[in-house]
Amino acid sequence: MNDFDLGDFLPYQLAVLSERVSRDFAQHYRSRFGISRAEWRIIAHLSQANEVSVRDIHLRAELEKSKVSRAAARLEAAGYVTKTANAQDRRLVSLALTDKGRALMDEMAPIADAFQQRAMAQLGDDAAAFLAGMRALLHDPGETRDD
Amino acid sequence: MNDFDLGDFLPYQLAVLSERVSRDFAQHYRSRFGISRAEWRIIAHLSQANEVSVRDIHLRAELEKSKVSRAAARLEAAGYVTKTANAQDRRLVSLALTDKGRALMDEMAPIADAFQQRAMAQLGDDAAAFLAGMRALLHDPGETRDD
DNA sequence: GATCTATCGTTGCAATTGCAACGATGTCAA
DNA sequence: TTGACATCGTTGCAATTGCAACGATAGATC
Repeated sequence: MNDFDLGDFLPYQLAVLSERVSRDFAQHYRSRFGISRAEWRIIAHLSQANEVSVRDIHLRAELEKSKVSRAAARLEAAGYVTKTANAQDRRLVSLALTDKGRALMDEMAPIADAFQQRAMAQLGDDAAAFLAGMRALLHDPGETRDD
Repeated sequence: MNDFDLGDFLPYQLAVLSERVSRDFAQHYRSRFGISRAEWRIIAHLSQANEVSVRDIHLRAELEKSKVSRAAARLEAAGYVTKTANAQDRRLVSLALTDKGRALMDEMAPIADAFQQRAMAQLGDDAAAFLAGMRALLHDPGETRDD
């Protein structure tokens, strides 16, 4: 016998919570806008910065680079994103939102904000500490290998 | 333009954190014990309760029921788990750890505990509030559909 | 400049996945 | 009892995924 307690085990609880939250949120855009989770994540990412490479998203969004590559290809085909060779380093592909992509993001932003509001309400007094904890876990070195 | 901020957006940050944490932790059991994430989750789940159905795990661990079914079949083939028809309701399959399964869990528990310890240390003062927040998000009704 | 090594994004391919059936079982009302 | 309907776990199948190449480019060393 051992004293392991699943109820407090971070990787497990985090995975359950994350999956549930992402699934719930995906209901708001999946069928309505016809984009997948990875595609949403890329669009959201691009809305925050001007020029982003596949690698940037791969590392920051914790998405397989092949997944990013294929999702970006789909988004380009749908007219939401442009892919251009980076002038400084021609190995890099610069991803950027088109006008259509920005319009999509503008339409999704209020939905995301509303969702966020509800989550914050659920957190109540713990909200600030929860976000602080998440940042601590995200930005601390930990033992994450970076490729 | 909109005011959406990805840096605080819960579904996104939670997904990134969860993926990173689960991947890091998986390094400790994946190659060593030859089990997948889903398989680990099922074993951990079974270690906490005597008799569990596929459906129980599907709902509580937020895993597709087909994923649970297949992972359970692999675990049975590997000798870690038994599958028996529930006597009260013969539609249900009761999953339970074998001695070999319990031995495996006893071997993994200290590893999990050590990982948990390190995560708690990273959280520092925010630890209690973070766990409380996680519970709030997990157990509140939210808008989760249950199938 | 030539060579060696590292990095980037894409792609082939096998493995995994999600979803929609399906058969088996249970429930409930007529 | 029967019939209609719901639930459980499995499985077929198409789609997605992860991983390991690969070509192209960059950087470093000589």
